[in-house]
Amino acid sequence: MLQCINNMVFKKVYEIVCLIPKGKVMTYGQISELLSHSISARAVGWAMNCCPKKVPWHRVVNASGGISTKDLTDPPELQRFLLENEGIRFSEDGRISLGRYQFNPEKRAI
DNA sequence: CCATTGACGAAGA
DNA sequence: TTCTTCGCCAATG
Repeated sequence: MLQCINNMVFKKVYEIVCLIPKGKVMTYGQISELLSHSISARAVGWAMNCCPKKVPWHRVVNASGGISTKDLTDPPELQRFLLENEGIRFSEDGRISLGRYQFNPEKRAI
C-alpha cells in the first residue's frame, strides 16, 4: 500500500508539493501538467493518499478551489483548518479563490 | 487479464 | 450555475 513512495513519479509529485509556500495552494491537475501529464490528476490524488508525513498535503485542492479529501486518512475539516491557519479564507460555499492563492512554480525549479 | 473505485477535470447540456 | 458524461490512471480483488 505505502510502496507508492518508491514510485519515481510519485516522488516528483511530493517534490512539487513541498515547494508550495505557506498560504498558497496548487491543484491536482496543475501538478499533473507540471509533470507533462506523466501522471494524471486522479493519480496525483492517489499519490496524496499515501504521501510521506513531511509533505504539506493540505496545500493541494481541486480545480474548483474546493476540498476533495474523502475522510480516508484525514477529515476534510482538518485540511480546511490547516489552510485557514495559514491565512487562507474560505467563502460561504466552502471554496477558496484560486486567483488569490494558487501557486505557480517555475518549471526550472522542478 | 478484467472490473471497479476513487483526495480529478474539461466539456456539454 | 449545477449536473452528467467521459477520459484519465494507480491500486485492489
